[in-house]
Amino acid sequence: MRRTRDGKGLKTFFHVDMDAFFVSVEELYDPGLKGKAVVVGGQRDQRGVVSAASYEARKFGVHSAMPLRTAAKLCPHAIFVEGQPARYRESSDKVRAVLGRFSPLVSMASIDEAFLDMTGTQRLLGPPLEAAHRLHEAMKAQTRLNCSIGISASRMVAKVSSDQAKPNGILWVLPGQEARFLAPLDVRRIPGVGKVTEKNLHALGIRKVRDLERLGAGELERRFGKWGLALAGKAHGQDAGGWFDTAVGESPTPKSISHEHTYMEDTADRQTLEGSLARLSEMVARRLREAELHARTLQLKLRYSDFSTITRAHSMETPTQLDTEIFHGILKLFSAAWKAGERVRLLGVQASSFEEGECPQLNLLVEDGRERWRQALSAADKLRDKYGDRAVTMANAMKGRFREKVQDTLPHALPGSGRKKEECR
DNA sequence: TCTGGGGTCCTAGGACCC
DNA sequence: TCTGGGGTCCTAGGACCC
Repeated sequence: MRRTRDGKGLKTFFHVDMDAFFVSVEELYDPGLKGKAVVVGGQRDQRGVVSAASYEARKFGVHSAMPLRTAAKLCPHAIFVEGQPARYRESSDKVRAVLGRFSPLVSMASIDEAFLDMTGTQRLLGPPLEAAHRLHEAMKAQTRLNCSIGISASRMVAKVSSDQAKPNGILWVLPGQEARFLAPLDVRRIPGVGKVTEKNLHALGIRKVRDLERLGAGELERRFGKWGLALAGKAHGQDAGGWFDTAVGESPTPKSISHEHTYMEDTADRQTLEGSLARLSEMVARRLREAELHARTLQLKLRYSDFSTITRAHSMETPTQLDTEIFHGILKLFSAAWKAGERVRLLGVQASSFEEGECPQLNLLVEDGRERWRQALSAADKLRDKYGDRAVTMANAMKGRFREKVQDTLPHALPGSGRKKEECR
């Protein structure tokens, strides 16, 4: 660890969190939204939840993750807008660029928040509070967006303090004051404590962070396992476990890639369902190719009308990034799992267990066939970039009833799809 | 209230191997 | 015939985050 001048190895982290990010970006495109109750996520009568709500809408009890229809009841005069991911990504890139001028060690924790390791920037940028003010101003000037900044020697505490600083504020928790800062807060404020854990803690009479002290690390571990132990550390401001373990500045390769779809109305129509699976498989495969990843494990997600949800996974001998192989595997899982006739609310396709490159000992014929498929699909990706996702689609996505014909040209016609274990290992 | 979509991490049981 | 213990992989489910 790099040491500061006091020699204690003390670090300084910023947690920068954009205020009402999606709403603020929408306001850039439509200034008429400013000061109004705005809900981003979809139309008022749609299935779905609130992605972001303006502060005006929050006054009526609207908050993110709330069903859109509930938000509409609480705040009938709110303006509902669809999310526009491309806009948010663009703004997020600008945010990232600003942050990069304040530290070489930046980790985007999500589209609208980041950790900065500010250790050792004092000579250049001044003391933490001064640097934070400069960052705050630069952010406003260059993105026209407000942010809140938490400062601490602990990333976890920096995150909590940026939350306390909202909206549009800066909060510095001095080294050594972490536990005192956290003590009076609700346990729910600690990252990782959600609805369920909060309820469990309440049942034990623990409402504030300071109440965790009473139980002690041993008892917390006994009741909540490994996580309980981490929780005891968090109460004192330690960066224990989870996302706080990786160094700031690293961008790890993803662990999984997935797409899912919830129907406007539940359906038990096999052709519709298989068409969706084909489309989801393509989307996942495309992202795999873009990321130059090959997945060995496929997972199907199936949610029925009553919201009961199952997942079914299968691991393959050879990792893949091909639409056809993914769709084939997913279709098998679906056929085995779906209770035919049961109405389905959601379908999802996930790829995971990524491996570097492909199995090296595939025979040349197989390799050639796969390579040709890969090239063909890359070409399709380019068409989609140009003309949109609808331009190129496996026939299945449109017409499930012609499945048999389509399959003639797909998986089993693909050289090597029936390959044996010995060819590879 | 009637519950999105994209992720990460953890737990737990069973298979399988030594 | 009854039965060890550790390690790893796989699968299913669930909590949590934004």
